[in-house]
Amino acid sequence: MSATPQGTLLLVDGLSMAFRAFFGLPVENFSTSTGTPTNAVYGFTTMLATLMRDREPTHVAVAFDLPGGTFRTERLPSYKGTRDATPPEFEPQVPLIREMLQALGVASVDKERYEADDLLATYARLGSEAGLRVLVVSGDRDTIQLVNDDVTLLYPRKGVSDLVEFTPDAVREKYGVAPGQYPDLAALVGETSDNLPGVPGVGPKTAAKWIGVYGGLEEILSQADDVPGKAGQSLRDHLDQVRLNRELNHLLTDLEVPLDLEALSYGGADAQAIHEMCDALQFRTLRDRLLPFVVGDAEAPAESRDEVEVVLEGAVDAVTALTGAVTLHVDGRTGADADAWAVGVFHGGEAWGIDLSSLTSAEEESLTGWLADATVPKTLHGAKDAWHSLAARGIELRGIVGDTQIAAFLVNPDQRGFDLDSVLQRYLGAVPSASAGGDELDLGLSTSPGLAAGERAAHVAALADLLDAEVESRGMSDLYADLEIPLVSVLARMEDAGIAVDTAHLDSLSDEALGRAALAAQDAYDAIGGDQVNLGSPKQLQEVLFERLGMPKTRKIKTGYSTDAGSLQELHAKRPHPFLEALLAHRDSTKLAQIIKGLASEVRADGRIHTTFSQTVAATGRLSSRDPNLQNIPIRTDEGHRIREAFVVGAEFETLVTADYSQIEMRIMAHLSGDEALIEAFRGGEDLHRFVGARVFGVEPEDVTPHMRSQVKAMSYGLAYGLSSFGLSKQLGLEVSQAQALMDDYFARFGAVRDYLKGVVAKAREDGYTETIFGRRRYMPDLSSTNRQRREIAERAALNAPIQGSAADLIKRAMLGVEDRLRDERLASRQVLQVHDELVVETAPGERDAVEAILREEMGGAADLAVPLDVNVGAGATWRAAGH
DNA sequence: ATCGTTACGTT
DNA sequence: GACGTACGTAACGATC
Repeated sequence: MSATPQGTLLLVDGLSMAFRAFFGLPVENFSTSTGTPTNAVYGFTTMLATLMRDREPTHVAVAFDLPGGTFRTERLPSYKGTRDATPPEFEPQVPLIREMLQALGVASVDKERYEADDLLATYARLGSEAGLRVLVVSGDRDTIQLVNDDVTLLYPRKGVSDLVEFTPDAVREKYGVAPGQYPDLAALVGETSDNLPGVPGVGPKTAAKWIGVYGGLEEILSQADDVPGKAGQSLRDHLDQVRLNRELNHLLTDLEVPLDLEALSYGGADAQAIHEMCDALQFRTLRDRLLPFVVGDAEAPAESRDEVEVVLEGAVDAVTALTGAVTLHVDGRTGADADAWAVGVFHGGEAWGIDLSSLTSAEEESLTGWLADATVPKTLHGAKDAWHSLAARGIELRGIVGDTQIAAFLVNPDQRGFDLDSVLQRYLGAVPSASAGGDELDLGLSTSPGLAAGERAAHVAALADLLDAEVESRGMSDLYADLEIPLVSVLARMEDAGIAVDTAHLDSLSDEALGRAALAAQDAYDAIGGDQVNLGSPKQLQEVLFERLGMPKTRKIKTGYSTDAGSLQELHAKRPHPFLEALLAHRDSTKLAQIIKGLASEVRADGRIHTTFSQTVAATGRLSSRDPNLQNIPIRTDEGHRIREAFVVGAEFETLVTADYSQIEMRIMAHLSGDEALIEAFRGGEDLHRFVGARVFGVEPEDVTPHMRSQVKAMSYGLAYGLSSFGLSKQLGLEVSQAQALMDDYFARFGAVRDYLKGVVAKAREDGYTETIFGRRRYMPDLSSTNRQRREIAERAALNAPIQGSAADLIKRAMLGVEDRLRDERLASRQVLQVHDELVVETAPGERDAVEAILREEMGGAADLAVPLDVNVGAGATWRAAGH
């Protein structure tokens, strides 16, 4: 035994452990939304991360078998011949595991014609010779022979989390032989998984006894004639087999290795790669378990790593310094941060942390002046949040010129996790942060709010330097500086304003919906003779529908068969049943009741709902709305309309005005495709769907029936989403061939649209990203995925992103224009909502006409396209009334 | 308490 | 076998 190990070498049999993980975790519980199975990747990575955390190896390698034969199959073609073909869900996970290893910074090794075990055996020898403690992780029993005082085998007992530790003593206890003699024993007993038969009638007990008596396999074979009993005869009949077994189960310890031991030395993980992998594989909890392996100096962009020393001064001193030093240097970068307790500023290599609770009024005035000074440029991370925190103290935040959260989003909008710590991790490597204190609630005991804010401000400044360059290199500087950044303040004011709610109306709607839900539930129970089912449980519904009622099976889902509205309607057409009707009615009513309850719970003390708009969620560039989501308030049904009656104009204001773009996405498609026929339709101001219907069906516009019009409408909208003939047929209730014919006719008339849609995907595949009219990019690596389903999903997204994204850019430009006009014309009216193609403004008394004009002009003039931008405007006391 | 799944509202 | 983008919310039920 080596006296003092210099470190630990962790050696893993990649495929063997991946297989254990695959069979240990149900594949149906582990796959991405696009259907890529991930159970083996997940289980394997979890196991490795746990081992690395607990054993803290200095050197790590994972060895893989390569496809194709080895010297063993050359010797004996049937070697391992009985193994079942690998399940199709397993194979694609192997390259993912190797990618994950690369992200983790773990060496993965392989060698043609040799098995992973031979590499493990060789590295185990090299490791122990170098004085390392060696841990071998494998589910292959052949590796037992590697165990000695320096080498321990971790063998999976069940799954991959339960590993049993084989030391020499443990091997002796379990098999009755020393580790070095295990191959002798295995040769006699045979190994079914390797398709190596043993001596019939000889099991581990007999084999171990013989090894004990004779000393080893060589001795047993040379004295075979003396071995007594029936087993002895059996041995004599199978001597050749035993010799072959022993030859094959010997692991080679003298391979020429692909990487020398030094190269296995562990240097930490790559933060960005970890994020990319976890994003791609949709791992949530695993991400946090992997990030600890990222070390500060691993692969971080060079220029960003200037050491930043945070100097915390007393609050009073800090403010004094702030008003002097910082305002004089407005040309350089100023990082800032603010929350409810503190303000942090970083400028010219120095950071200030200011605890707001300890300011004198004079100091607060000085600080407020600095924050509100629009000529002092400030960069924050999540500036809108800071704006709200300060606004709550009556402080206005102006001069926002950068937001590293938004910059990071623009650089790669498909990522998730744009909180400061995540973005710091991603772009600057691991950064110890005062705010990253682990799971415990930060009580501000270990660090002052000021210190944390100052530190964050410094980090933001460093991040901004890096991200500005990234944004610039992607051609999005204008989009960033002139659109997204100014929008921050607009959104902040909209959120601050909120929208007034008629809570009494909401309550009465809720009572109605709950009443209808109860009636429908009763109908449902009557229809099946009892209430032994929770109508809100898809699982229980499946039992009722497909087992108790023996209904025909619907669309297959993970947990059985779907009970969604579409499936239930199809079912009802095939096999009418009162339960189905009652269930659908119940769903409808409970959904409405749920929406109403959700809204009511969000009404604040001012009688208004203040949603939060996010600029960094929707990858296409749309805004998203949450707490509550005011962008999915029902509208299609009469009940939906009545919910919109609950959104009302506030006291002191006169009316709600809503303005929406008409067919914005079709217009953008006309512009982007340059299709003359489509452009002509929009320029002529005709009814679009009637015009298109006339062309597609070859009739005069006045002869387009409502049916034809609705078919064409569905198709037009579907095109921008990558709708297939199958999807169209399903939606229109046609045969696939009829739907296909409809699409063919469409493209015959609007050929440039087809060429554009095709071209946009081809270009995106080539460039790696899609682009909107205003240069917003979305990266689409999956366009060249070898997985068809994944690729096709990416193709539809690529088709849609420039259209949806350009529409998003347009309305954002319009919002900036509207805000400027309202300010410049000294109007008290204010924007309150945005719903993708619609703006809602609450108008002050006497301003309605001016506001309507502003909305028409700013929305209609948001861009100069090949087609006009039509805007519909309405006004009323409620959102519903305004929408008419 | 947390997570995945299903379902469903909008554009 | 799948087959229309982009989201946010809620309930259920399994799992910790």
